[in-house]
Amino acid sequence: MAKIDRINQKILHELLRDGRLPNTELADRVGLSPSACLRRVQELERQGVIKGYRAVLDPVALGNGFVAYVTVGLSDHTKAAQEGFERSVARYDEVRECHNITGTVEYLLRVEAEDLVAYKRFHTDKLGTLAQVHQIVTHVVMGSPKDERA
Amino acid sequence: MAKIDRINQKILHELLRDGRLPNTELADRVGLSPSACLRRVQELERQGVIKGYRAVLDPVALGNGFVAYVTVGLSDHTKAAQEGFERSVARYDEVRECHNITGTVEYLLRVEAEDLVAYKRFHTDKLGTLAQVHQIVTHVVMGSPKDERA
DNA sequence: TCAATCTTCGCCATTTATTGCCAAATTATT
DNA sequence: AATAATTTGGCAATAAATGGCGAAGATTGA
Repeated sequence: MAKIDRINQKILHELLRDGRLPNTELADRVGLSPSACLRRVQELERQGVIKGYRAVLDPVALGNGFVAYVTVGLSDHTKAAQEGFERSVARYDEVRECHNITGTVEYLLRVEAEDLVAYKRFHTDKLGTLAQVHQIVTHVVMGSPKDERA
Repeated sequence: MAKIDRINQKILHELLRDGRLPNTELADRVGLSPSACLRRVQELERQGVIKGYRAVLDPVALGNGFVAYVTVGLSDHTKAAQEGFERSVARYDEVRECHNITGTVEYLLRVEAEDLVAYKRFHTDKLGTLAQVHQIVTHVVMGSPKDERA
């Protein structure tokens, strides 16, 4: 099904770096004609290899100068507790990512807020009020030497 | 400088969801003419509010079925040690993100590999060989109920 | 090896989008 | 209220996306 040959790899590599690369330019870089290149991209989209395109925004310019990774431990490990927790964080705009991980705690969240005050509000009034939550540990992001989130 | 009025918010919201939205369609959705809309987008790019565009790829389809968050503690906290470590992870393709965080350890990495075997290879042959690294804790991602990485 | 088949290609024509320009409208300033 | 500064919409020229078609290339099976 998904055969990723050398050319498709180059296509994906280029689109990962610049999702708005014009098809003509992309075709040029991978050494194909625009139409052939376009057909490949469309096929990759259809197959789900390319799930979509996103603008990368600057959290600071957007008023989200505070970023933290937060580990969350639940008080019990039932399916109901997990689903309840996941439903809650899905509603919180501050939570940009929620990963279910192995280790001493169940969840790792990426939280973006305007500042420390706004984060404390989220921590206390939202996360802290969830019945399933047993433990919260905040790791403030001081910098991201490498960030290829996509 | 960066004044984000209602219209710009809508623009950013739409481009976050679909970075390849044609300008004509975007203009339509936010209620502007294409030319006015384009000028706003270009200004947001120039100001750095929009840092770029990225294709969102499916790790599984790409052969990266294994995702983990890894905390790394350094043996000493000198600037040289940090810079050396950051330079190293910048070279590792498996490391998609590297965040400098507060807490008991210095770094949080997001690592993507083909499978557990490939990850072990990365863990042993790459991370493990770095002189600055003192402690490595792996948290395998079992699922991501919410993922708005962009 | 050779031929039939199936895929992918490049070229071309058409449709659609981007982009710069200018006058009109809106908003801010005095 | 009058003026100045910004922002807008419409228009025209340029550029890009898209689909059709025949040719080149790869694959399969005898």
